[in-house]
Amino acid sequence: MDSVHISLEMPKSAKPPVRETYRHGDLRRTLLEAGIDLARAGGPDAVVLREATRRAGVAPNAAYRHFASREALLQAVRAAALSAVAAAMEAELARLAADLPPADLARASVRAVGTGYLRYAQAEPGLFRTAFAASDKFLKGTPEFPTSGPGGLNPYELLGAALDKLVQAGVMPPQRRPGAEVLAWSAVHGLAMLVIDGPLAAPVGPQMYQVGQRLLDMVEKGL
Amino acid sequence: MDSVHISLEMPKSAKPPVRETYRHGDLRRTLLEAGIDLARAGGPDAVVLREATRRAGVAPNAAYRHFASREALLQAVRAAALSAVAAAMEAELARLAADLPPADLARASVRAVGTGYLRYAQAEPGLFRTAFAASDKFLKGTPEFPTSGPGGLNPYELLGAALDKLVQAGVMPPQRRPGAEVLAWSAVHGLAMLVIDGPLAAPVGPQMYQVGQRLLDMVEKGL
DNA sequence: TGTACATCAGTGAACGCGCGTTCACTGATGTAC
DNA sequence: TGTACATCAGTGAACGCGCGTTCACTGATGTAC
Repeated sequence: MDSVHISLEMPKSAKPPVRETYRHGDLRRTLLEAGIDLARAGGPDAVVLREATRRAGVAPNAAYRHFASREALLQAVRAAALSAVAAAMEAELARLAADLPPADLARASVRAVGTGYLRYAQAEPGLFRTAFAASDKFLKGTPEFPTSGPGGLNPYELLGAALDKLVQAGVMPPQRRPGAEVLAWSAVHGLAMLVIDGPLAAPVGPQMYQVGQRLLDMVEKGL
Repeated sequence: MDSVHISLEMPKSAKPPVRETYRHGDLRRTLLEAGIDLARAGGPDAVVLREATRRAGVAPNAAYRHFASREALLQAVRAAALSAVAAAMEAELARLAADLPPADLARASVRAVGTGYLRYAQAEPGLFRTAFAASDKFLKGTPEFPTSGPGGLNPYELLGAALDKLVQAGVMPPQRRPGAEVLAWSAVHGLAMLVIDGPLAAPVGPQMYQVGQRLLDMVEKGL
């Protein structure tokens, strides 16, 4: 009997929702992080207010002190996910040798942005899907919940900056520049979506990196 | 009072769920079509067993005579959507002039497949999202619910056939052929996803066709 | 330094909703004799 | 041609679930005097 009782309580015990103070401290942050965990595990639909409050060890309605609705929490989670995508891109950019000839550096920058995108999609498929879910019509964040990475640019802006370099280095004719974001983004986004949880998961997933590089070859040649 | 009562009953009256016979006739088909309508309007999540039975004018549990679960109905809807994508591709292929030189015809075939894909995505975003939803790991249909179009090939096979032509016509070196589906598919899929309901809906949606053609230029050059 | 009080972050209980699914049933249909 | 009966497509009622959200509340905190 006792052991049954214990085992029933155990699963929740990793982060015990017991609180000694009446006030929580930083419920806003805690709820956001719970939301991020939920999205990580199950994508946007898994971001559920009640579950977030449960994890925070707080009554369900306490969330309404900090978020106007479930949708507001979801938007905050989205912003965090977009910011993480930007960070992944920046990490790839940071690996580039700064002393490359401008043309090579420009090309490598575009690849780095794409590679960061794909890496993040594979490393965090749930958050990736949350960031770019069907109903996500805006990449813009808010002062409180920014979508930018450490460098201050969001993923779209990072891609744009890399493409600008391509023009500045004389690799891409200026008249091709407008709208180039859309083409490059489409290619990597499609691969990410098809691979992380779609019909190409099984056949392509394991070689995601190689296929991604080949895709980026295509983009580079085709742009 | 009366008018309130009437107005409350009105919304459902378009297709009255009244049935004069005890047996339905073809409930399987009717449920599938209701499911398709639901997916059309709201994507995969909108495919709800109870709503489908409601529209068929039948008790909720009657669905279980024909589908083992909600998931089974959803799979059938998916298959129908994939079949419609294939049909859209075939329609584009059918518009090609058959007397083109082989190389031109091959190139045009790949474009036609991509154009059909993008057209369908724009015309039926809900069904498109259902066909390629996150958890759709298989494009294969069943004898009862095929994913192929009138010509007998499913969308993936149609793309493969078009790429084969490219090799046969000497436009693409054979060693580039393996895996080419993934690259081409990724590009159009990404554009479709970003445009139909995502962050590019507003800026790009209206010029979907032109952007699509430019994307296909990129793919053609880059492959 | 101490006290009164406004502020506001949490609680507790409940609401209505819609879902997928199961149970025991009933009525129509088609087939065997 | 008529009847008994098996088959099976539907019904009716109910289940347990989990959700978002609202209400009136209570307890802790910080500030003004």
